[in-house]
Formats: sequence, C-alpha cells, structure tokens
Amino acid sequence: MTNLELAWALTEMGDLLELKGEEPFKVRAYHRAARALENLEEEAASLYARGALEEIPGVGKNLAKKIAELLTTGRSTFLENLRREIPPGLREMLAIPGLGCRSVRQIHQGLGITTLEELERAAREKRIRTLPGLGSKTELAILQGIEMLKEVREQVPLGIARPLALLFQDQLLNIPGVEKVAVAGSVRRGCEMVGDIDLVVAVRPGNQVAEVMGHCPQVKEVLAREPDRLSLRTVLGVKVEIIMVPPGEFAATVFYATGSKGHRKGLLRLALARGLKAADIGLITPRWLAEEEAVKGEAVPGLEKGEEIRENREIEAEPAGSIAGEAAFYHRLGLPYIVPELREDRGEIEAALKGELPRLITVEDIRGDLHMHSRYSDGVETIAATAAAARRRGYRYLAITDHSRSLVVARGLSVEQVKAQREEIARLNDELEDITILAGIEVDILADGSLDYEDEILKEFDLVIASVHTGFRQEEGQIMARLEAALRHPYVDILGHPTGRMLGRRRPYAVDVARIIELAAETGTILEINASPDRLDLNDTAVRLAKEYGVSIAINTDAHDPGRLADMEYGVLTARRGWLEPENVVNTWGLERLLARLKRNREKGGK
DNA sequence: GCCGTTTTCGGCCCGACTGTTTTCAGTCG
Repeated sequence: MTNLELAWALTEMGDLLELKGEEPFKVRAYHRAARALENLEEEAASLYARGALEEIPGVGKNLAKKIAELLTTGRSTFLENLRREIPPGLREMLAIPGLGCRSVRQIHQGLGITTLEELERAAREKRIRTLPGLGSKTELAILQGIEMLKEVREQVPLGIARPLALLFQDQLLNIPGVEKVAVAGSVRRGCEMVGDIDLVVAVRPGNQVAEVMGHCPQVKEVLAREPDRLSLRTVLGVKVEIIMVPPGEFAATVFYATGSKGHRKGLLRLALARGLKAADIGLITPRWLAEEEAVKGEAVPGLEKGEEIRENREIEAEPAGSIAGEAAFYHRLGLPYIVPELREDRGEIEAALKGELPRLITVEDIRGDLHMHSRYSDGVETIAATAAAARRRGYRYLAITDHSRSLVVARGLSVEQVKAQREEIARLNDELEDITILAGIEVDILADGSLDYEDEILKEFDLVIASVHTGFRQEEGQIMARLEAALRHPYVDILGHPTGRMLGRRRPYAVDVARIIELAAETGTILEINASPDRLDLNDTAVRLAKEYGVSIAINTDAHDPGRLADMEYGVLTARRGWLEPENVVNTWGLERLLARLKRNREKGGK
C-alpha cells in the first residue's frame, strides 16, 4: 500500500470519528498523521520493515498498529467497523463548504438522510430549515455545494492521478508479455483534474495483463474486461483504462489516447485539407479510422485544399517526452512535434503551421522557489533544513515566506519574530555558499484591503507575497478592491494564489481574473502559479492570458514541508499548458536579475 | 491519539465571520 493510500485511509478514519462525535484532538491526530504520510519521502512499507513507523511525526503506538495492519493485509478492521457505523454518504456531505460534522449529524438524525441525493432533495423541498440552527442560507449553501461536487464527480486532482498512473506503469512493465507501456490521456496532457487514467500497453499474445492487474493491491474492482481493454477502479476510487495493442499499433494508439479530441480532429481536418488520409500519416488503427470518417466534410478554416506540405528540417526526430514514432505523425503532416500539454485545440495547430510554437519552460529551467513556509509559522521544518532540501534540487535561491501576524491559526509572525527570522536567515546566508535564502513574507491582504504589516516593516523584506486568506465570501466589488490595493502597493512583489480556489473543494472567491492580469501588467506585480496540486492557481488559461499581457509569473510550491518541493512539476505543467517560456517565469532567472525585477527595487532606482 | 530540556497527565493553533439567532454555536482558515 502506498503512502497516499495510507493517508487516505487515515483521513477517512478521522472524518468518520469526527462524524461519530469523537473529541476534536483525537480527530486531528488522525488528520495530522495522514498529512505526515502524504509528505513522507520514504515509503511507509520500508519504515515498517525496519520497525520504524513511530518515527513518522504524529504516529504513536496506536496509529502505528493501524498502519501496520493496512500495510500487511491491505485492510483495516477499525475502518471497516467505522464504515458500518457511519453511512459513507455523511462523509461526502462534509465536502460541502459550510457544512461541518455537527450540521451533518443534525441532518442525519433529524431527517434520516444518508446520501447526497437525499440531501439535495431535502434542500429543494425546504426541509433543512425545519431543523434547529439551520436556515435558508444553509439550504442554499448545500445546493451550491452539491452543484460543485457534481462538477468534479468521478474526477481527482492531477496530484492523485499522476503518481498512481506512474505506479501502474511500473507494475505493467513487470508483467510477462508486456513490451511497452505509456501513460496517455489527460494525465499526460497535465490536466488539473482527471476523470480516468489512460494507459496504453504494447502486448504479445498470451500476456497476463488482465490476470495480474485484476489482483493488484491498488485495484478495488474490475469494471470491464475485453480482449483489448481492461477497465478498473482503484481503492482511491479512480478509474483506470488499460488499452492493449500489438506493438506495431503502440505509437498510433498512444497518440490517439493522449487526445484531446479537439486536437485530434484538428489534425485530421488538416490532413484532409491536404489530400492526405489518416493511413498516409500512419494512423491505421481502428480508432483513428473511425474518427477520420467523422471529420470528413468539415471545413478547415484558413487552409487551401492541397496546399503543399513544407518540410521542416529543424525538427528533431524524437523530442523529449515523446513516444517513439509519435513525432513522425506530425512530421508527415508538415508540422513540428506538438507536446501533449499543448494538445487542447487552443490554437496549437495554427501556431505549429506558422512555426510559432513556444519554447516551453521545463522543470530544469527552475532556479529557485519563492514561496515556502518554515517552523516559524505553520511549516514543519527549520529554515536550514528547507534550504538544504532546495539545494538538493539544484536551486540557487529560495525565499522563506511565512504567514503574517493576523493569521493566528498558522502561527503568523509577530514583528519581533520577523526580526529574529531575518537574523537567522542572515546567519545562514553567511554559512551557505552555493544558495541564497531570501527573507520574505506571505502577508495577508486583510478584509479591508490593507496589508497585515506597516510599510516600514514590509520594505525591509527581500520579497513580499500578498495573499487573501480571509473574507472569501465577500462580493466581487469588495474582493477586487482588496486585490487592487495589494497590486498597487509599492512593496507587494507577488500576488499569491490569485483566485483562492482549492480544486474540487472550494470555488475561487469572486475575482475578475482578466482585471487582475490587467492590473498586474499596469503595476509590474508578479502573479503566482501556486504549484500545490490542490490549487494550481493561476490555472492554465489565466496564465496564457497573463503572458499575452506581458505579466511575469512566479511558479512557487507554497511548500509547508520540504517533501513538497517536488510539487514544482505540477506548477511547471500548468505553465506549459499556459504556453509559458522560461523568459516569462521570474524564478528561471538568475538571482540578480530576479531581485532587480522586484517592484520594491525598481521603484528605488526610478525603474 | 500524540507528546514531553516545564510535563507520563494535561495540554494540543485560536480568532473572525456568519447564519440563526435574541446571546451564540458552527465553520473556516
């Protein structure tokens, strides 16, 4: 069992205990341990093997025993008993913003409701307001919450799907009769939410794929089993589609299964316009041929029929990240290779035709992380340990940006602590040779639009990120006034997680993203791509708009644990989906150039 | 349920906002 699956099991235990009415500190112990497991760099299974489960912070005798049972049997009697006691629908209700466990219990006991469907009906029939302490606003919140949950039903964030996809890829490669495996679909394109994991497998006859995968510990049930297709559901509830093809059809099938549908159709229309058939390009699998039929007769805007194909001699044969043979399909169409992140039918084919595809940023371009938390606020590690982790990633600089004083839950820093932290950072910078720590802060944009420290304090930092953590429910006018004040502030260098959304859990606050981008361009403020796979904020389309406006971007992990510095890859994927080049991203720059770009330093020198 | 250069018991992040209310409980970050 993977750390992620263990974390999910502990989270579920915590949620069910909370619904049961257990004391809050006990509940929190489960949730804390779950988070520790998620961030753990070593697999819990190997810790268990050397009898060291209790070394995990927040795991004592009791939890170690429960984790051990999960690791050895794949099950938990404790969890199964809880599930029998508490209907699972109640846990789903906790995901509705505004509903806590007290309200859910109230609804369950008062109306006998156990599922989201029953809850929705009761809210529509205005029965929720008959319960003491609940009224019409709560009814509205329930309906809106269910609406949000429906949008992401059957979907999981990329941060869950991608590691699982890679795990399945490894397992498939070890099965007799398997020659090649590739992750395809929305995971390969780097989409923020994933409906199902698509894997393409090149197999020889008589392979064991169906038998072995059906019994793999991550698999809960087999949804469908056909000669060339296996559909599974994992214990985390994610759907996995395994497509099995002869080795000769591998590249074309991966190409097909990567999508998106719009991109595929665009390519087929282009082929038709040039008098080519799918078969001429090498796309001879049944799926491609069926799709070709579907697009016949559709016009191709901006293309002359039979226009001659220009050969592009600069094209590399096997671009990084491509499947062997995939680039050739594009080349036969006279196009350079288009990476999966761009295959969204958002103008990439036109750009490729004109030779105007961006030279996309990669993780290797990143030279530092500008948003990280330490033990001074709600991070789990010391500044020294965080810097060491950043250095191991090959970074040249990092910014420690703890929370400001009014965010008490996160132990926001008092002015005295700010000073102490700055002194510690100065000491560390004296000792460290090949990496620089910037003394930063993530300052709260307060409900009235002011910042959480006075200007005299703010101007002393090397770098200031301003973020909204309160007043999420304000109306657009109010939210925008706060954000505008922050963007216009002379000491705000970066706007952190600009929309405040949490994927599948919380909608953005009432923000006009286009206006934010306009203001960022006007004021020279850098906008963040928060790389945490729970956020990915800004998202891909907003990022692309920002690029068009010439707004600089910082890709930051917001890591509260050095283990999460690796989330950078999700931020970079989002940046790539937003067509960003290294030049657009300030943390690909050298330190001197980065510092000179900050608003605080520009204004000093009169730009 | 975890944890301990104050503690093996008694702490554990706490204050603001909001909805439902006549004085506060629940929820959130």
